[in-house]
Amino acid sequence: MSHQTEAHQALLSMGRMCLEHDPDVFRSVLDRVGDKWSLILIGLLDTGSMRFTELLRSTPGISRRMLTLTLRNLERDGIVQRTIYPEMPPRVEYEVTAFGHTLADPVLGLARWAADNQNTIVANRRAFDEAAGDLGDDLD
Amino acid sequence: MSHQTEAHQALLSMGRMCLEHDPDVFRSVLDRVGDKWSLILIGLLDTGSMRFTELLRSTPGISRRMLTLTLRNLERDGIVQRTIYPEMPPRVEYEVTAFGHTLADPVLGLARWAADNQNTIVANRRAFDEAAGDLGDDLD
DNA sequence: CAGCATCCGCTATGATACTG
DNA sequence: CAGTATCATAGCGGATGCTG
Repeated sequence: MSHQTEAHQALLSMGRMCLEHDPDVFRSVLDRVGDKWSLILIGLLDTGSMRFTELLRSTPGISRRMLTLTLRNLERDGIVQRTIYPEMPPRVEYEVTAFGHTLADPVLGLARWAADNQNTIVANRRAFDEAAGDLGDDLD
Repeated sequence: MSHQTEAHQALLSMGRMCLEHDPDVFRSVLDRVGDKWSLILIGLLDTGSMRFTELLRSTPGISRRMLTLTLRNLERDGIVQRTIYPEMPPRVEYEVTAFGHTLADPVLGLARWAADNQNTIVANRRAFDEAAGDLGDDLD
């Protein structure tokens, strides 16, 4: 138990982290970066500030509603900053805060893992499904 | 703009990763580690193999249904391995695979960030909500 | 013990239309 | 342009009871 890697040692505490810290807060933080759009938006905004419609165009599939909600949640958590320029037509700029930027590294690690391993996962899933099919669908 | 950290540079590509890689696969991978129980179960199982009921007891709030489903998904992705011992009463052991273990580091980073910053997040949220309250509830 | 089947409610997300 | 309001829906997740 004393010669584990540091990463492993730290990971040991992950189960505990999930359980011993305020579980609700912990979950809500994970939910934030785990939801459907936050990760992409953080990645996009980390390259520089962007406007609402710009984000809308840069995020295929997102609706205005979800863009608004996700941005609001990110702002509420202090991860992005929203700046309104009272002009006509109105202009609103979004950017990642310094605090939000500290989230970049961990999020990047996960995103990279996902990108690096998506082929393996697809293969694993196919293998699993075929094995299940062999057992379940004996005929016909 | 030219003296960004490496992490930042790498992060620049995250937006692209999300958009240019197979978006469905990318999302499904993120959904896996982002769902309600996977992270906790991976953390728990990474400390060693465990049985079904053991996991059930160690994961407050989870239902048998969700434990089964989450474990199945994790198994399908090749992240955990399920071993059945045909005894009486039946015994089933779950453990993290080598592949699943590679997920430990990135997941750890995120978990640690969440643990380290949950106080900040709570404070940010409160500040945001109060500010919103000041604006929205002028009177009454 | 280790699951699976069923029912069911809630929340996340989407579509659409309207506003300052 | 940058949202808000409303409605509809799909899937997640919980409760419960049954089975090998």
